[in-house]
Order: sequence, then C-alpha cells, then structure tokens
Amino acid sequence: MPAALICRDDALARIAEVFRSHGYEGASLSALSAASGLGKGSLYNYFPGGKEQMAAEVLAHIDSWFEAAIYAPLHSAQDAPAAIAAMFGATERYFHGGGRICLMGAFALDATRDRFAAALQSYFDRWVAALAAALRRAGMQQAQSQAEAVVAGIQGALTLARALDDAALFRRRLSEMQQDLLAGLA
Amino acid sequence: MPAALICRDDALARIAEVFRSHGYEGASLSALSAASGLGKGSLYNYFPGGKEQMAAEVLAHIDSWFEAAIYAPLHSAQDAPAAIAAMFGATERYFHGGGRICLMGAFALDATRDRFAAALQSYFDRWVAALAAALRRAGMQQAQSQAEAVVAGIQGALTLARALDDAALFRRRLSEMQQDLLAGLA
DNA sequence: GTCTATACAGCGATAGAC
DNA sequence: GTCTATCGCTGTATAGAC
Repeated sequence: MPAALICRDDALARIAEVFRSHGYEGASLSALSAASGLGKGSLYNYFPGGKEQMAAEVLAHIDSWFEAAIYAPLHSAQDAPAAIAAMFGATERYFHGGGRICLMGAFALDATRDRFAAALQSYFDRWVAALAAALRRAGMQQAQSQAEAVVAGIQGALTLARALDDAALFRRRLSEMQQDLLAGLA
Repeated sequence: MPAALICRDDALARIAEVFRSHGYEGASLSALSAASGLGKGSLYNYFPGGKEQMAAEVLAHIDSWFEAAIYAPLHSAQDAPAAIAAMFGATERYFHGGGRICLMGAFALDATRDRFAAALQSYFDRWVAALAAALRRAGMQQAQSQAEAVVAGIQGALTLARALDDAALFRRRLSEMQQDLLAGLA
C-alpha cells in the first residue's frame, strides 16, 4: 500500500477537482495524471474507458453523496422543516461556502451535457423531488414549484459567487432562501 | 460584398453560438471556421488575437446588448415596475425562452473565468446594480439582496432548464420571480 | 482578404518493458 | 500495476500563393 495513494477513491477525488476547475474539455490527461499522482498508463489501468469513464465515475460519486446526505434525509425525516434546514447546511458545506462549483451544473452548460445527460437529469430531478416531498409534508402549497426555485437558486448563487469572486454571496443567498421557506411554512 | 457573409458582425454572431454550445475549450478553430464560413486564415485576419480575441469580442457584444436592452432602461425608466417587467420580457426573449444558455454564466464555471474575469464580473455586477436601483426607486426594502436573488435565479433557471432539457422550467421561474417581486412592491 | 498548406505542440490513448 | 515511449490525430497558429 503506497503512501502517496491509499486507494482508488483518493485518485478519483483528485480527478474530480481537476474536472471541477477545468471543465470536461479542459481537463487534460496530463493534468489528471499529475493531480492523481498516477502515470497515464496507470490511469488507464484504473479507468479503461479513459477520460469519459473518469468523469462518469466522478458524477456517480457525487450523485451517491447527494443521495445519502441530502435526498434520503429529505424523504425520510420525521421533522420535515428540520430536514430542510439540514439540507441547507449540508449544501453550504459541500460547496465550501460558495468556493466550490457544482460539477453537474457546469457540465450541463456546454456540449458535455449530451455525454452525461442521464446523470445530470437524474441528479437535479431527484434533488427537486426530494425537497418538494419534504415541503409537501411540511404543509407547503406549490411544493414542486418552490423546490425548483430553491434548487435553481442554489445553482445560480454558485454561478454568481464564482463570477463575482464573492463566496459570501452564496452563503447569503442560502440563508435567505432558507428563511423565506420557513416563513412560507409558518 | 459576398452573399454568404455580409459583415464582420455576422461572423461574430455565428462564432458566439459555437462558444455557447461547446464552451471555450470545446470550441475548436475548425468549428469556428466552419460556422462562420471563413477559412482559418481569414479568421486570423479578422481576429489577430485568435480564439481569445473572438471570445472577448463575443462577450463585449453580449455586454453592450445587455447594457442597452436591460441595464439602461432599468436605470432611466420613469415607471420602475414597468421597467422591471420589461427586463423579464427581454430576458426571456434573449435566452430563447430557456433554450439558450448564458455564455457569461458558462464561462464563469471553469478555468475560462480567469481569462475573462473582468468582463464576467462587470456583467453580473451591473445587472444586479441596475435591477437594485429600479427596485429601490419602486420603494422596495433590501433592493440589493432582492436583485441578487433574481439574477441568481435567472442563472440557476437556465442551468436547470438545460440539465433537465425543460425550457418551460425557465419560463415558469421567470414568471414566478416577476410575480413575487411585484407582490413585494405592493 | 481569401484560401490551402503547413508547423509544432498537445491531445487521448496504447504498447510494452519492468 | 507502474512507468516511459510512442502512436495517430487534432489543436492553435502562421506562411504564403492567389
């Protein structure tokens, strides 16, 4: 067990950050190799499908994280408002308080979308559905529409925060959306 | 005056669509040449700075369109609520009802941002400022925060609409944001 | 101004030695 | 499993004929 690289998941995490900062087209195999600490040959040993497989596995990993940390609690929690508050907290932490973008959102905005359309669609569909279910259980009218507003608001806040180099904008938006939602429940 | 290409602006418009659909890294000179109908050599005659200059001019063109069609009316209109309504209308038309993404937003989400940081920052800053000014004149409290919410909401709605391949979601979000804003003014 | 031909670097991917 | 060397190709950019 080498010191520099414990396991495949560690490599995948570093690969994810390369896709995050350079986009799919901009993430070269050289950069992926350097960041993961694996030679190109080794990369193809782990990911025979090459760059596309690496990106697909990164998306799958993100998806399962959100499923466990965000969607499932929204669906199963007894206390829906508390689960919604927890979602905002987990979201803020996941996106490093506005300093980290959403890879799903970034991939959606160029031709990369066509490659991973199913994964992107499922990610956003399930986020909206999980939040809408919690809002409905909390007694909110037009839960679906409100959920779309919040998920879109999160994506847009990430975009603005990065364009303006102002992570605080993201945190401010999250906190206001959360307040507005809870006010709508009261 | 050739029939296929009236002027430089026509070429720029086609170039813009290539950047929009492929992103900065994904927009190859071959694609830009094919879309504009100009050989690579001719492209470098129009744009000596190459791909970076093309993208910069596309962003400048977008910026001046928004300045004239959106920011200036928000600043100067007598009837602020009407100007805000007009902004939503112009926004919906510009983004083809949700079928066209925001190039500024797309460029903000990967390493391309660093190349055009000033243009991206200015675009979003001025959009937020113009909307906030109109909201303030219409008597709204926390106009800055509301303006950030709307501009972020627009960006996020574009992202979701494209990820879910559902342009109607964008139009729905616009219409609801507009209603909420006007309700907040009353 | 337009094009074709080309330069050279970097791309994703593979082979094969160790 | 790891690496280095190399493949074929495409990338951006330029030169030069017309």
